[in-house]
Amino acid sequence: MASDVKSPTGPRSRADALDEPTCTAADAVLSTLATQASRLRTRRGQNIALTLEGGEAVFIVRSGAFMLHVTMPDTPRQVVAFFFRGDVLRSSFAPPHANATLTSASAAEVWRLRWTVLEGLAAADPALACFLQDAMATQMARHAVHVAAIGQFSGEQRVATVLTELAMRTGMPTPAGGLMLDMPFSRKDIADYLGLNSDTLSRIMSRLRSTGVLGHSERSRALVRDFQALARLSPAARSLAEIHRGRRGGHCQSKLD
Amino acid sequence: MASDVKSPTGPRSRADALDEPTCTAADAVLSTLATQASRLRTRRGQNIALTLEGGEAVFIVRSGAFMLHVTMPDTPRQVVAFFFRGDVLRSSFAPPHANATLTSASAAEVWRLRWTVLEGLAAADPALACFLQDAMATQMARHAVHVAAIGQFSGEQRVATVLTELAMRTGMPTPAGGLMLDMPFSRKDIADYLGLNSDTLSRIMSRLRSTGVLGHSERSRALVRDFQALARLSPAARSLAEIHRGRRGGHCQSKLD
DNA sequence: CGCTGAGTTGAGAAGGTTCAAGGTATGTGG
DNA sequence: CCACATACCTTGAACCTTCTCAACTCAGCG
Repeated sequence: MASDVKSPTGPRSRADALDEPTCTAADAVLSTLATQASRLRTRRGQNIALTLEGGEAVFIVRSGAFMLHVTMPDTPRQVVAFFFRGDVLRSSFAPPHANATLTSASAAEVWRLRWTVLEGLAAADPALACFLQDAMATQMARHAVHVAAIGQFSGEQRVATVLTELAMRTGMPTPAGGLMLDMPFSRKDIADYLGLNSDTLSRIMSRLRSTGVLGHSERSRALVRDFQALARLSPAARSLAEIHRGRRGGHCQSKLD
Repeated sequence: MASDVKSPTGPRSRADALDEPTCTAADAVLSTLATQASRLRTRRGQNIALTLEGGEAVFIVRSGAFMLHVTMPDTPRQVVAFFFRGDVLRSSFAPPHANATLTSASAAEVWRLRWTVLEGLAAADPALACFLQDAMATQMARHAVHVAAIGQFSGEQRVATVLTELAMRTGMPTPAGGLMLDMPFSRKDIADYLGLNSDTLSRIMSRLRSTGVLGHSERSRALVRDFQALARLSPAARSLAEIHRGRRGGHCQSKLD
């Protein structure tokens, strides 16, 4: 597989990065919102109301991690998505009658605006409109990966996938050549994201630890000893790498190319 | 549950329909695209290239049914979403390196534009921008329901959910008080959408037939004898009803309210 | 020091999957 | 019009993964 991964252009390659730079840098675009948005600072575990005085709101994540989860009647909850810096969420993304909740998984900051306000600003500022559309597109692509993982991957593949994703978001290299990840999400959160039982998740992670892919670490942190082995376990590793390219600096990127 | 369903406003009710009518009728908005888009007519089973001369494209479904499916290395394919009239899809919604394919499930019509063109038109026409944003929002909500179904529902609940969804899209009432659905998707398609094996799907549908929820019918068609019983089997029935409200006329709506 | 909540682990049960065989509709060519 | 081929669907039996439930560990904390 190593040689396969070397080729940056896969079969059926879709739009190249060439299409995307129409958008100017996200931070420049967003700076214009600073005066319009309320900046919410959250602590771990805090729930955020999805609507604003009963109306539609938008949330733009500035730092930290959030998750959107839903609970359909008579079923356990499902974590629909994780959100990190740059992600955008509208109230109406949450299905009605589904007991949807937006929860902060770590100390975090999110900007909130009335949707109608942001809509108006986007109408006047093409760069902002583009930023929003591209945020949607990226999230749709991540969503597709998530669905494929829940629908078709084995337990181990799912766990490897979510760890790969977190490694790309928050992984920092360690002297020993591994990666240290922040784990803002609890075992239960991750299990609910993956459609697994948390006992099963725990078993799988123990197995990964015993095969040397993961290492021991303090709570709310995880040590990936062998990122390439982890990526090899996840059928979605290359997709995720491509999706995350251009977002953060990415210490993992180089290891897949 | 019948009495529960009577109340139109659930707990934690999110933005009311009041927010949405900012958008003018979809058909009026889209009519302005008629000269810009290529109208593709497809037959059942036809694959549509996701990119347009290597660049990013948008597809707006006008009639018929489509599905987007992805296949990650070493895993079976996953149908990520079904698309019907009014749905919008960008090339970049498909994750890279995932062997993504857009397939027509029936004779259908879809409009295709270069994304940059539609982006320009939307910048000039707020109603179009609003239509696009709301299409995204609806699809995100449906996506959340789909993830919850795959992640947390039992096989029977998943099947009931997809049948409920199809009933809301394409169901026509029969003299006997049931609903006749077009089934543009094969058993395998539906199984891949639900993250089930097609053998299992077949077994579940047989069971539903033997319990009188479904009836016998010709191929590529399904007969729902008792829609309310079906909806009772799906934890997502109320969510779906709410999401679809205001889209088609919906013969099913009245039965849930 | 005992409480609490999160994580781990084992044994048995449940639900899906796999594989293989048979059935049923649709289309094709004689 | 029939015989045949094909694709799709159905069903049964054995198997396997994951879930369930319960016991246990461990860290943080009053």
